[in-house]
Amino acid sequence: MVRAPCCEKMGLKKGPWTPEEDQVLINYIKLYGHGNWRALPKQAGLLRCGKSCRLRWINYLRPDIKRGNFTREEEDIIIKLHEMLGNRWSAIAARLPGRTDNEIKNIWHTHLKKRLKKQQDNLNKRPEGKIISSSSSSTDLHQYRSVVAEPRRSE
DNA sequence: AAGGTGGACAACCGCGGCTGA
DNA sequence: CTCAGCCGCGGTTGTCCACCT
Repeated sequence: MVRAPCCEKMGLKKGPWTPEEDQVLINYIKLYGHGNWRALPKQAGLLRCGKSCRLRWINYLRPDIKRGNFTREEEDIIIKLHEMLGNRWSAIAARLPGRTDNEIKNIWHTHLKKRLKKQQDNLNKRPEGKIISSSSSSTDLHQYRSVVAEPRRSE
């Protein structure tokens, strides 16, 4: 299957979004929603490809996005979810309201990976350290499962 | 004070699944 | 049943900024 490149090199813009572009996208989606990402930029008058618009909206402009630092609790949830789901960032994001897969992925690659490594190093240093599964207590697991149990994909 | 380095985050690329014709 | 197009996802890259030497 041969696929046309996303931004068919038709003079479409790439790179960082300007506040003006953001505003155009927000206004358009407020008015008409985002039925068809591919058609959206044309209709909204944006020189971007649909993919780029979608990404910008999902990761940055959506009104329900919780911006700012991750709490320790959120980080723990991410670590546990990652243990179970692996690199299924969107699945993890679905369980953390207001957080995006991109954001979670970034956080993972920047500090959680290091934090985990540190924890495991500490575990390994302990003599007779029983390495169960690098997971935490059963109550934690229980709590976590209740979180995992309800995916919320409805957009 | 200037240059180097690493962290944080936004954005892009390409693949694969899903769906409708 | 097959094919083409769209969407979503995960991996990766680029850029900016803060901190360190």
